[in-house]
Amino acid sequence: MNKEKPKDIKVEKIIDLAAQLFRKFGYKKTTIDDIAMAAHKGKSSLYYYFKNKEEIFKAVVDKEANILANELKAIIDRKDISPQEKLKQYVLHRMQRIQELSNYYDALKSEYLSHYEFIEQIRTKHDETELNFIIQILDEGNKRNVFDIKDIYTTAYAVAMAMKGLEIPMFIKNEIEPTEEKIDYL
Amino acid sequence: MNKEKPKDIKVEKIIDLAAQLFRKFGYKKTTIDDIAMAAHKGKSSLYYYFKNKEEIFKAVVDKEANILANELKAIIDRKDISPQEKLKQYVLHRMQRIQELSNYYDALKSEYLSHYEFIEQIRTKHDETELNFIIQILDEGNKRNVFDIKDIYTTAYAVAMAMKGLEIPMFIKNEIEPTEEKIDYL
DNA sequence: CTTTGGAACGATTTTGTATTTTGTTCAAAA
DNA sequence: TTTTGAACAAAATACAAAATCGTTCCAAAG
Repeated sequence: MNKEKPKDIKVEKIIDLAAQLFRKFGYKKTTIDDIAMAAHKGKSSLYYYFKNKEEIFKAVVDKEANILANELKAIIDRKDISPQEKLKQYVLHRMQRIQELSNYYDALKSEYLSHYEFIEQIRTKHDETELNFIIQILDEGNKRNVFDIKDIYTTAYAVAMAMKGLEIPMFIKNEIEPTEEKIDYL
Repeated sequence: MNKEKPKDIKVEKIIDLAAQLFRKFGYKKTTIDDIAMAAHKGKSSLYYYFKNKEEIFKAVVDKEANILANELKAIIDRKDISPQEKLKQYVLHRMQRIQELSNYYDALKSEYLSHYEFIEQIRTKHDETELNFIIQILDEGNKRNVFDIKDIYTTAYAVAMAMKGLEIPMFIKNEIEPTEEKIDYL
């Protein structure tokens, strides 16, 4: 199990290369040829590894989603900070990182990609994961008696909503301070 | 002061006609000719009342914005309900009505119109007005000792953010119930 | 048996160009 | 003061030709 197959390594390489290109040019402007050339292959060779272009993009987004999920899970698992601080760190980290992982971010937001069905799946899964993360934090806070929240699910929903609302002004200004204050009040 | 000038009446008529057309076809697909014909005029006649097409649209959006602002102000001024109920009614009414006033709504949301500078002005003014309304409600709640909010401004900001976050799922599903629950918790 | 890439195909996109529509101005009429 | 038709530049549209792109197929290289 600890020996990666050479094929998997190549696949990872292609995904990373593709990620760079998608980041620079977006989904549509990035051609199979571009990715193939970056990988020093003929474009038809890519079809040995991936079913089609969509699958490549899906792999890229999946990878970024996992990176973010792992980072956020690391915050949740920390034993050295209070649930308040944890919630704050969670939101802060999510807000910063999600814009750096731009392929994932585009998949969630882009008007243009919204026709594709797999984008909707990603969005749904993202919302679900996020909700669960927040619920976990709130739950821990309740058990430690630092929070007193009657309906955890609804509150988590509210926090998730507030984060979505935050994304818009975040794009324009670079103010993260209001975020910090806001979290302190919840 | 109570006698409207005939010119103003005509202008109002044109605005209402234009509003209908913009609602049906959108800003781009609605031509000056369309509006002029609806008003039984030659298209060059419109330039006697308005500087250009943008000004007509601006007038339409301004009117809808005022309608909404007045309705929301009416809620705020009610003496028969608690601040909690007021906040709830405010959010509910805003969410429902803003989609019916589709020209205003489009002006705030549309990707396509976002190049125009006057759209940005409308957006800014809208956010400001909204923030002030919420602050008013929270302030009243504080004075009546039904709320205990330390930093009213930040909390109002959070509520406004949450509303923006709500707009997205509102488009897809027709669930307003989570909203109601959410407000109860704040 | 795994991996590669050249050739070919249909579909979509792009490009260049001719044509029409649209926003706006203006002088004159009502 | 209000309305309009004529005129015009800029923008949108239409359409055919050419290029690009995603994908398949298959032979061949390793």
